[in-house]
Amino acid sequence: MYRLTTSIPYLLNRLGVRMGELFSRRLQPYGLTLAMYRVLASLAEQPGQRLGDLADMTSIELSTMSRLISTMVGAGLVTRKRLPTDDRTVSIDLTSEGQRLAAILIAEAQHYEDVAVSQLSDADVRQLKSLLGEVYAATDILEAELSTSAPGRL
Amino acid sequence: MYRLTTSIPYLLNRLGVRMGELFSRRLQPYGLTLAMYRVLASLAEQPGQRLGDLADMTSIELSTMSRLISTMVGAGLVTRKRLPTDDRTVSIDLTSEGQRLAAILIAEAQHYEDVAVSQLSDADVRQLKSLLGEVYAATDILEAELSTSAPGRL
DNA sequence: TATTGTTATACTCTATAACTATA
DNA sequence: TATAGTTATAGAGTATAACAATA
Repeated sequence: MYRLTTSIPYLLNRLGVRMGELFSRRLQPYGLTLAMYRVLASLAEQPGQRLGDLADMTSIELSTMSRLISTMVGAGLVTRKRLPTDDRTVSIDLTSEGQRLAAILIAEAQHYEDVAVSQLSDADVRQLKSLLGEVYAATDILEAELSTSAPGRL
Repeated sequence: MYRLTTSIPYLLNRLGVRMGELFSRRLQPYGLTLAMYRVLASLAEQPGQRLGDLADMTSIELSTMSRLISTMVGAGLVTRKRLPTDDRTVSIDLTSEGQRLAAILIAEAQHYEDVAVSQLSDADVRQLKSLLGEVYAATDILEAELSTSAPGRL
């Protein structure tokens, strides 16, 4: 019998909300939100992303991202410039201040994750990440099903 | 070297957002939000919860829950009544319509999860759930650290 | 005094769509 | 026509605090 509290979406949401809340408190002294942290960390990993890439990467909706980047440009954390090769497209980059903050916060995030998994073996941590990736890949099947089967017909 | 895109919070968020979006589309024909589904499914599993229990269970903030329950009472899905034993406390229960919807949606959720994990062995699924639970338990250590160590001092 | 829940406010996010500019 | 991004709006969420009622 299926129970909410042992379902994968429930467990994901519960852990994600909890970890997000705790890390958000870490970000508060820097005047940053979790979304801003994700943008900084994403750009530190992959500089010069387009707005749409950044939205996909961070699971933040495109129009939200557009406004968020405006805020972050105003705060001196990132730059936004049109591409010479395609004038529809913008390229987002870290400023030096953005890089400085990103380095600090990524170190905090690493420590934070280390503590969170301190009761697990390295093999378990690898397994967890691998399984999360595999389920994510399988969501494409779910999406395909959505378009073929009507709701209530399951 | 720590990378955002292989970090646990990132992978959790990415998968959680994705699964949430897809399941939300399933709920749309019923006029329900994901939060409402969680309340219905939580009450189906554990009837007669207090408002605070329900908020903890579903990771929905208490004041949000209070308003959400008002909406759901109005929609005829749940009832809210004060406890005779403690007049501060309210007990939330499913109406028969709420029970009917909950049964349908839980069946949908089960199918949905089955598809999402269809590429995984049963052992892997159990392992995933177990690891998510273990990391959740370890977040108490994170919370304790928050009160003792100052930000930036990691 | 502490607990439980309600209400109010400001801010943020999502979903959606309309719009601009460019390809 | 399709793509990339911006802007606007409605609805819902969070965070926070003030508040009422009860224990």
